[in-house]
Amino acid sequence: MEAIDSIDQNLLRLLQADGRATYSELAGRVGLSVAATKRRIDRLCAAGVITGFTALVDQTKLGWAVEAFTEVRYVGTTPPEDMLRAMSEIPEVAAAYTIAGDPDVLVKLRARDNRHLQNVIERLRRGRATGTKSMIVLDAYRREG
Amino acid sequence: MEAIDSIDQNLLRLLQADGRATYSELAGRVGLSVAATKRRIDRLCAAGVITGFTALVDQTKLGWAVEAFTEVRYVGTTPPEDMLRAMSEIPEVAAAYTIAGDPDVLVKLRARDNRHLQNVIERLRRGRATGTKSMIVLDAYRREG
DNA sequence: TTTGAAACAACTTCGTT
DNA sequence: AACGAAGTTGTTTCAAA
Repeated sequence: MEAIDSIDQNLLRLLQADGRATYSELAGRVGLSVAATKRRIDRLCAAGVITGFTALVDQTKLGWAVEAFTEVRYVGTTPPEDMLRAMSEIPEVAAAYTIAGDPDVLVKLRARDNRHLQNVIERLRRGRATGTKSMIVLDAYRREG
Repeated sequence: MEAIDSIDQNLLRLLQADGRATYSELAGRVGLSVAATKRRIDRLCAAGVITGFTALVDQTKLGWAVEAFTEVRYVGTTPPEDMLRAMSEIPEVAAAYTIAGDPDVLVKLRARDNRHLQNVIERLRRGRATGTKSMIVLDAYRREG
């Protein structure tokens, strides 16, 4: 993979701030032609530096008001891949992270309300999980989005 | 705010999957004209359902290899807003969540390496924090991106 | 609210430097 | 690697239904 110079870093920053910015707008900001700008962005995508583009959606406005993190502990023999696979099969799981140490997995959840959250946590605990500890989010700061 | 129908939900899903999809492509997929499609998306943005568009960047490819979550506890009199503000001032903080119960804040961190992470955690602990517990991410599943 | 058409803007490719 | 030009495609607005 090619080295990432300051122009590339600028493009990444601009595209993180506005993923639908036009090539001509980006070109103007980084001081290159439209063609050169597109070439660099195509390269960043091909190299896997940019993994995609997405719309940021306010889940609260869609009626999913509850956000929570749950720590999950598993029986000692469970392979980490199995933990993540089990979590990925639960639709309310927004993300899951295997952890060095204790707990084994940290799961980010989205639910409509507390009753729904309780139901999700029940499903998390099925299988080889030995215990959970949940933290309900009251407020959040997010660097992007 | 207007009700969100199944066409809107489809548009949200399509834009989350590809934030740079063209209006004509989206129009074809939802079975509306380009003009009607644009109108709906403009409305979703204006209503705050769509809060923005962003490029998903693989931080590992930029040399930020370490991801961690840190639980932070504060002295009892600290207002939650102050906790989030303090966290937001640390560039390596990707997100911070105030929590009901114990701990007070859960912080998502990005660092170049373990030495850098240690330095970040030192900075987290300054101010009114009374204690931290860090969890280094080994592997992750993310529903989008 | 949707449509179709028209004017405008942006994208993408290609030959050149 | 970048540029500029040319052909293609997409965006945005507007009158009509």
